[in-house]
Amino acid sequence: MRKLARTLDVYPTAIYWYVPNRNAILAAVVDHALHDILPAAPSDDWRGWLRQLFHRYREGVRRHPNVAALAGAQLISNGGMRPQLIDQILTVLDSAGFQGADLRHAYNVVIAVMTGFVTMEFAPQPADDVPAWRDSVRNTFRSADAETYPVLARYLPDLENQAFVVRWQNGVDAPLDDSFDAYVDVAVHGLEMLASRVPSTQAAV
Amino acid sequence: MRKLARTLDVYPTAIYWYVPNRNAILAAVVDHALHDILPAAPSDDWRGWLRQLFHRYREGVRRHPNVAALAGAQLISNGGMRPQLIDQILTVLDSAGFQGADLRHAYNVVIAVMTGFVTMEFAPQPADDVPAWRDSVRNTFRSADAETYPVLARYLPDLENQAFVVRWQNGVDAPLDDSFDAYVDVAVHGLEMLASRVPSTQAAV
DNA sequence: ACCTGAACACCGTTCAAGT
DNA sequence: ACCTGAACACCGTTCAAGT
Repeated sequence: MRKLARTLDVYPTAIYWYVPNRNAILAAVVDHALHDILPAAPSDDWRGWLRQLFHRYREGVRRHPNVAALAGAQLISNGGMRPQLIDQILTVLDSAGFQGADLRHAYNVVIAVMTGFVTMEFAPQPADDVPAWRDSVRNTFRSADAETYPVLARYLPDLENQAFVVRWQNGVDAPLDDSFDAYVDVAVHGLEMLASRVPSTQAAV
Repeated sequence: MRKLARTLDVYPTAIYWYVPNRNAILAAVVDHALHDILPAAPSDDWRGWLRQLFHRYREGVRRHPNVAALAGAQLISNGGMRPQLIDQILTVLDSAGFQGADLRHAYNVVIAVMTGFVTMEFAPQPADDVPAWRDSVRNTFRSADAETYPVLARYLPDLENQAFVVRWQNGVDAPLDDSFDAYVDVAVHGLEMLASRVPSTQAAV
């Protein structure tokens, strides 16, 4: 708040004339970062529509990386997700054949998939002493005993800074584009399987 | 730190004799919460092993919900994920046939899946004025125009407090067990598809 | 209507001083 | 070796006072 006030050239307390509290600002920030992630009107290609949604969410966060931890890990940020987004996702899943409790589950899967990878990918670094922390991460894994952790030791060169946990930068400096593509493939194929076993489709069999 | 010191009946500054800073404690907390999530020695049933991993991670977070936002959305928490966990996941994916870059992608998918749903499910509520916030969420969706958002309006009774975004409690008070099961099914089937298209298996065709 | 300015009740962390 | 105690540089938020 104080920093924001400084950039606005007012006293910190002036902000409270326009906004009830800090959380309201955070929700508005999330809303702004995600305001244009919704794909064009849902077609009958629900797989393609979901793929677009996942990629557009990632683009929104990539443009405003500080919202990652907010949108993916804080309930306040729900205020930043518009009813239209929810309605469209439900519409698309409904068109995919999901109904009742199955639709709810599919919806929860979609939201979790949408936020999951990206929240981790753009997770903020520790604020202070970044170089020391980076070295300690590198060291933990490089000094990990090759006999105790043989597979890790073998793949370490491929993983360093390109794999979750085994990295010291986040998606801003070291994006995981290809892994994200694989992730979206996994989710869409998994949802396809889920759609194929809902009652309506089973009745058609 | 000050609250922790109070429960330890020491001055806040005494803590710094044992620990370099707050982040080190947070990493240790994550480590403790997740220390026993690793399934028994990897068998050849990599699907079953991954299912267990996902469920045990959720159990760990369910027992210590405050680590959700840490483990899923902050890079410091990487220090709380043990090399053994990484090595085992890589071992299992290797046994599933993943190699090279594909193994890295599968690994990233597994970590993202493991943390994604659960981070959102146990996302902390806003600290202050919980009832006011809860009413505002409820109101946002109940007053959402049924003509503008027809599908949302229709499914709202099924969704309220049981679906991401459309809720005012987190997994501590309103767990999403069935949706999580669907999520794990989606992930495992998706990974199965991914495994079936890696080079080694294509060569066998 | 909109902002200042003082004040309150907090933070994490340092460093010298005690025992 | 381990803790106290003062101090520093921060927070978000309130409320009365100004214009």
